[in-house]
Order: sequence, then C-alpha cells, then structure tokens
Amino acid sequence: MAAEKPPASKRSVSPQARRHQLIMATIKCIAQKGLSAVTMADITTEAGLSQGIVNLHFQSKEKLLIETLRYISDEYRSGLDNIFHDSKKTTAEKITAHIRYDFSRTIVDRNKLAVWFAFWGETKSRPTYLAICADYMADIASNLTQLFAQLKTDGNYANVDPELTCICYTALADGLWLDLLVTPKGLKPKQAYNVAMHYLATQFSDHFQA
Amino acid sequence: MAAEKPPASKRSVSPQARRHQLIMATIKCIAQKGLSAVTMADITTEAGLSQGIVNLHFQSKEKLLIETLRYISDEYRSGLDNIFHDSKKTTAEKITAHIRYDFSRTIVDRNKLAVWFAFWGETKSRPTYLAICADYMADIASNLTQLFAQLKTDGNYANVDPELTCICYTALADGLWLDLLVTPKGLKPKQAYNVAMHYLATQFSDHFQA
DNA sequence: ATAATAAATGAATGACCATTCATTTTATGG
DNA sequence: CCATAAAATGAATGGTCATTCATTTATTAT
Repeated sequence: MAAEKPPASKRSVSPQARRHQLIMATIKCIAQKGLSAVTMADITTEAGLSQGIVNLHFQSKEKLLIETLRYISDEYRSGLDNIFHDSKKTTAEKITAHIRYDFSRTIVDRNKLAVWFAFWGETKSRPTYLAICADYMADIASNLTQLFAQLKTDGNYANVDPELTCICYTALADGLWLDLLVTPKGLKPKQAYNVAMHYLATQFSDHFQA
Repeated sequence: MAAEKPPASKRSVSPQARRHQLIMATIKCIAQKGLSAVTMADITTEAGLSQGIVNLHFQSKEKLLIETLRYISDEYRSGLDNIFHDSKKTTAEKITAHIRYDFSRTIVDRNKLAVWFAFWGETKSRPTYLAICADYMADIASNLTQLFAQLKTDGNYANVDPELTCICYTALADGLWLDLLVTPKGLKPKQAYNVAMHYLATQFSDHFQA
C-alpha cells in the first residue's frame, strides 16, 4: 500500500486526475450558471460521471468549491513565482513578463475570471474564501513590490514609491479583469495589457512604453 | 381610485416605502450571507415582516434581486450625474468631486460593495444583471471621458488620451473597491482615494497632487 | 359606524437538491 | 484465474426553501 507509488497505473484514472477533472467541470459550470445556481448534478453531468462522485472524492459540495478556488489561486500564483525566480531575467524583464502573464490566455479566460469574481463576491460572508484569497494576494504583492523597489534603484527613479505602485498596479489589473469579464464586447486582452503598460510607463518612463 | 394621489397617507407605509425597506434588507443579507446563500426567510426576518411579503411586492425572489441591483446602480449613477451637471464647478473640480464621491462613505460601504461584487460575479450567466451593469457603466464612462477631454484642452495636456485615462481610472477604482471589500484590515478608503489621485496626477500634473 | 378594499400574514405545498449507501464494476495481488 | 479491495454508480432519502393562498388586519369611503 505504502510500498510503491502508482507505477503507470492501469486504473482508468488516478484519484488525483479525477479530482482535477471535477475541478475543471466546476469551473465551467460556475461560469455557465453562476456560483449561486450550480448544482452537483450540473457538475457531475459536465464531467460525464455519476451523482455520488463528488462526495466520494471531496466529501461535500462546499469542499469541492474551496478546492476549486484553491486551484485557480495556486495556478495563478505559481505562474508568477516562476517569473519572479527566473534568474535569466532582469528586473525590468520580470516586470514585463508579469504583466504579459496577467493578460495572457491562461489567465484572461472568461470561465476562470467568472470563477474569481464569483468567489470574491462571497468573501465577506465566507472566511475560508477570504483566507485563500488574502494569502496569495499578500504573497504576490510582496514579490512585485520588491521588483519595483529594485527597478527604482537600478533606474534612479527618485519619485517612485514601490508600495504605492504595487497597490495601484494590482488594483488596475483587478479592474481590467472585471472589464474583460463584464464587457467582453468592449475591452480586449491586448488593450487591457496596453492600459496596464500605460500606467507602468508613467512610473518607469525609461523602461516601459505606453 | 385614480382621482387623487395618496395625500399624506395614514397607511403604515406606502408600497414604495415597503419595497425600499425590502431592498435595504436584501443588501444587508447579501453582505452577511452571500448571494448564493440568502433565503427569502433571511430577508423577511431582517425586514421584520412576514414570509409572503416579497412575493406580494416583487412577485419573486429573482425580481427582488434585480431591483436591488438596479437600486445600487441608480444610486451610484445619480450621485455622479449631479456632479457632472453641477454648473458651479469647473472641469477639474468635477473630476475631484467624482473621485471623492467614488471613495466616500455612501459608496465605500462594505455592505454595498459586497452586493456589487456578488452581482458582478454572476453577470456571465445572467444577461439581466449584465444589462443593468453595462448600462450604467457606459453612461458614466461617457461623462468622465468628456471631462478628461475638456481638461486636456483647458490645461494643454498634449499627451493625454482621454479615453485611455477613463478606462484606466475606472478599472483602478473598481480594483480599489475590491481591495476595500476583500482586505478591510489593509487598505482604508482614504488611502484608496490617494492611490486614485496618484494616478490622475500622472496625467494632469498641474491640476492634481499625488 | 359599516362596508369595501387593500395590505399583510404564515401555515401548507411541492419542487429541488445535496448526501447516503447498497450494489455493481473495475483493477490488482497471489 | 480467483479473491480482495478500490472506485464508481444511481436510486432513495430527507432537508431546505420559494411560492401560494385562505385568513386576518388595517385603512379609507360612505
């Protein structure tokens, strides 16, 4: 049992894969029906599995929802961590990569955006959701502030306040995501990226172009 | 019946007042329990009224929710309209008033913020919610872009793109609201106001101080 | 006062839905 | 190939909740 890890298991799929499959179905269903209307039946049907499967793998609907939030949080955070720890990039390149990532296809996916905002809308009443969100936010803010502080030094930007710039950029990105979710006919990802760049150019004019 | 309008009616409260009372209770309940968990019983108890009252005044739960969204949309929009049409203010003063308003107690109320984000999180799956949001957003963007264009002319800001500045400011404000909702221990309304001003100062440096 | 009308109540109804669990299917070790 | 265990199924269960409506209460007109 503990003797060997699944060596190319022939079982249809591993429990871990099944959990992942269910999380994917959940994202799709929340986007389609809204967090307040998704049912277990919606999710299991979307996944092409039976009624009881969620309780088997996640114990309850609530736990599945929490794991879904954790999944998209972790996905986002780890993408940014890779950029932050990429020793081949300069500070300015890391910042550029960060913004590119923020408006890349992986992140600016309307299904996932719908999930983000669905959970954010419930954070006031659900401490668990809040804790997951606050956790990854603090982490990313810390990294980004560091990058801005570094560029301030490197580029002799006496007037830049790295913390302020981080708060402003982060809020801007959140707001642009909201725009992308709510008015898909209006703003496009490429434009959203340009808006973000426009702001950074006001702070680091020698490194970024509006 | 149609002969005279209610002349200081002695009825406990008018139907209109009762509807308002129920909308207020709904805002409070959504903030407390989240959109996905509020029940009719929660709302009617909060309002101190009976079970059936919502169906009497709004026909259904869904219609009450829509009216609630419409209420906060209209409240926000009308506040900004007053500022925009205030002939005693200069363009710069109107912009300042707009931002002050965006981060005033009336707007930055965590109960109302929770309601905004609760509905935004569902817009992808509910066309009616989307329509209400898109409507007031377009309206406000149009006014604000006009103000920025005017200030560009008045202040000789050759490099300012009024539309871009409007998109950027609007997204920034949305993101700051999210911060105020999600991390109330972190950002305070006054700071959020300062962040917004910091951005405007990058565009109109002779008129605004960071 | 009294009748007529409108507003409000809250117990009863029925639909919906998360969860359970006895049964079936599938995989693995001997 | 059989026995054992793990995974998956889906019908049945019970709880929750929006909605209804017969009844009660309050208001106005006569």
